[in-house]
Amino acid sequence: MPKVTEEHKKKRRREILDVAKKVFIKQGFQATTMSDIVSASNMSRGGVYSYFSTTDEMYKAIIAENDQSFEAYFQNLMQMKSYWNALLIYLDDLERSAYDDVREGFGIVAYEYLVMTWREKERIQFFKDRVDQYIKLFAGLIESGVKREEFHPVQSSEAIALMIINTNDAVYLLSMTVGADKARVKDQVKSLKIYLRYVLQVKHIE
Amino acid sequence: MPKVTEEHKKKRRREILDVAKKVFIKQGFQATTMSDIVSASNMSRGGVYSYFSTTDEMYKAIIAENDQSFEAYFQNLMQMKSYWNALLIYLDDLERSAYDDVREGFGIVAYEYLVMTWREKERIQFFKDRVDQYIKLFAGLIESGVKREEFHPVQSSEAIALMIINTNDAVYLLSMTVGADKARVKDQVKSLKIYLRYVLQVKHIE
DNA sequence: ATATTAAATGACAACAGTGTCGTTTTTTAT
DNA sequence: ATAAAAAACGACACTGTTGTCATTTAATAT
Repeated sequence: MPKVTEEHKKKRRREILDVAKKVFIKQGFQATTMSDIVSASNMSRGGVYSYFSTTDEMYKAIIAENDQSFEAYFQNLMQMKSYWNALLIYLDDLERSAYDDVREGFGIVAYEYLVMTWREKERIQFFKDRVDQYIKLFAGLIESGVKREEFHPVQSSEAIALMIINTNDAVYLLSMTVGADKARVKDQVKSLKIYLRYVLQVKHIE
Repeated sequence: MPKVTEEHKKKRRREILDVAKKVFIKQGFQATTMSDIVSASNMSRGGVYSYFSTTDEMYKAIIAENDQSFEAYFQNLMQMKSYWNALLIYLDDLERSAYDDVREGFGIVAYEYLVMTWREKERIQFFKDRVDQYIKLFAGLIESGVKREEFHPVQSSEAIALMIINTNDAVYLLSMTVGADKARVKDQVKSLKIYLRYVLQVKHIE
């Protein structure tokens, strides 16, 4: 084909990213070759290469989309009347997804990428930015709660935010590798709740 | 050379493992080829192959040694009069090593391996066993504390143990990728202390 | 000293994955 | 219809890695 609409190109790009995401999740980032994605797509080698010339580019595109949709989900949480309730719902969702669909999610791919590539200096900024972005979200929620006098934290919002993120990560990682039961997801979420209720000094609970 | 003592073979094996460990830490597990290790060693390709035929075997050997030395360290902790103090020392060590030598440690390689290989069914048992092993250590410490009426936990020892392990992991992982400061190691350790003091209901503190 | 044994060597064939590029195909404009 | 443009194709040369094996070398036994 030839001189084609922008729309068509966007669609092609989408198709490739969808295929790539599936393949990444199924067999891991590093184990995925360009050839794998070419085979899984219904395009030719050259065709795929004209959109993305490395799996790394694909990863970056997918993770950006993922982060964006997490932000949307998070904005939704922020609409709630009670920020504590928002946190509880977040924790519920975490628990549920650890049981239900961790293994179908892109999360593990993100870990794999992180753990595999942190040695390359030029990527460190990328990771730092992502950490900041996520800290900002949760710290923002906490500070909003403080303004409304729902929370009276005994630690900095950032420290608490990071604890949430870290526990989230740990729960996901372990669930994926040894299963949600063995990872004691329920217990871990409960532990985080215990910690949060204490450090946030939550008023008007539940 | 030829028909050589067991001792000599052990030494050779050691040499190879030492080299492999260095290379793994420097460039990551997956990025390390047999050829890399051959070059880094002062043996020939065939020589190395006669001891280990994959990097996977090397990894398994190294991680076993690592786990063993962690157990030794832990047994040491268990000798202390106060189990709470033992935990505090453990947390101190965690904090210190996150600042000082995370990047020289084998920990990140272990993550990489975990995250890269969990899809292979036959490895899941390996991971499960390791998790159990570590839970057992910490849960054991907690239970000893209970027997001595130092602790009066409000959660199961295993759940608490896992929270320690998870935080440990998260702190290491983040420290390595974005640095100990950005990972707010001090804060995270403090958070864990807060959590522990509450769930363990520690008596005779410090 | 010499023979025996096996440890160690390194060249090599086989394989997997990459990136390119001349060719084909299809769309749009005329 | 036809021409022009570029999207898509896929064969291919290239590179890096692996595992092997005939050969060399050195330790031990006699």
